[in-house]
Amino acid sequence: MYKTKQRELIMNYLNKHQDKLFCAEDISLALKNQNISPSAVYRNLAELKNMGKLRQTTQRGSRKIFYQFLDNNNCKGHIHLSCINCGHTSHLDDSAAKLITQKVKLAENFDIDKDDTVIYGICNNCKEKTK
Amino acid sequence: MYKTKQRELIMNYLNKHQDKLFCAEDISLALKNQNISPSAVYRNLAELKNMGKLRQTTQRGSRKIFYQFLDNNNCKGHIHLSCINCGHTSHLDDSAAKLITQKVKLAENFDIDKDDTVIYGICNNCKEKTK
DNA sequence: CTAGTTGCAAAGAGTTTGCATGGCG
DNA sequence: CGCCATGCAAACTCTTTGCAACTAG
Repeated sequence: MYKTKQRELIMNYLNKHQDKLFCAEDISLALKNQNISPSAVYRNLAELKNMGKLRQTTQRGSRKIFYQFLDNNNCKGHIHLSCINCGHTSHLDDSAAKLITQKVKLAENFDIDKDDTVIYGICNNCKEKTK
Repeated sequence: MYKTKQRELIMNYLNKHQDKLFCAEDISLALKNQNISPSAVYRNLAELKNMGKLRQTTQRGSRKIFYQFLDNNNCKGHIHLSCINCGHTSHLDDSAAKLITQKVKLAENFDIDKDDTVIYGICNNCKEKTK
């Protein structure tokens, strides 16, 4: 894996947006004055996903593919909370997750897949702002 | 709203698949010998969604738009459980939902949007089958 | 009769891919 | 120099739309 200017710019973007969902277009727009081609963005995202460094997801009402940067903070085994207002995405506290999976199993005999599940709503920050 | 042959076939499909997520292609395939055009399918689905009879959603790893038929059983205000194996989708029991929203609010000060949230995992039925 | 629906084909949005060029090591 | 990555444009997938023909009421 060569170190190219484009790759560095993308990694730089990812490091700055650890806790947000983003799509290919977000990166292209953010880096448009550095002129990166769309294909470079798509190819790098695909590669990072295969390496396990990105989690791929979708967003209601959009046809775009969204990603979340995983970096060192291991997202495996975590339920995610994603704000429908600002896009901020974080791990649900482990003990809360445990309680939820137990409750759903008890109520419906349904085994939650934590990696696939994203809970949508309004985050702490956005609630503060609209006060 | 006229009663056309195509509309009836689609409604018929929906009534038979109350508890599953489906996409436009699923309907086209199911009705391909009745030759319905893709545009009729897309237009009817869009119309039903606007009337509030379909819930629109996405599925991990697919770029297609998925729907769930709401019929009489009102889905508003319900968290959904969707099986990643068979596609079966149901309401989460109210008391479990209440407990979850309370717990997440307490743990993270995050207000769950029940209509947007779909919990993925393995349903009761599929667990029985693999036994 | 006339307004809503359909089918077709073309246009869109978002993503992927083939191929020649160019830059990293 | 060899290989990988890039840029461009074409291809692809899924969905939407314009328009003329059709059909339910």
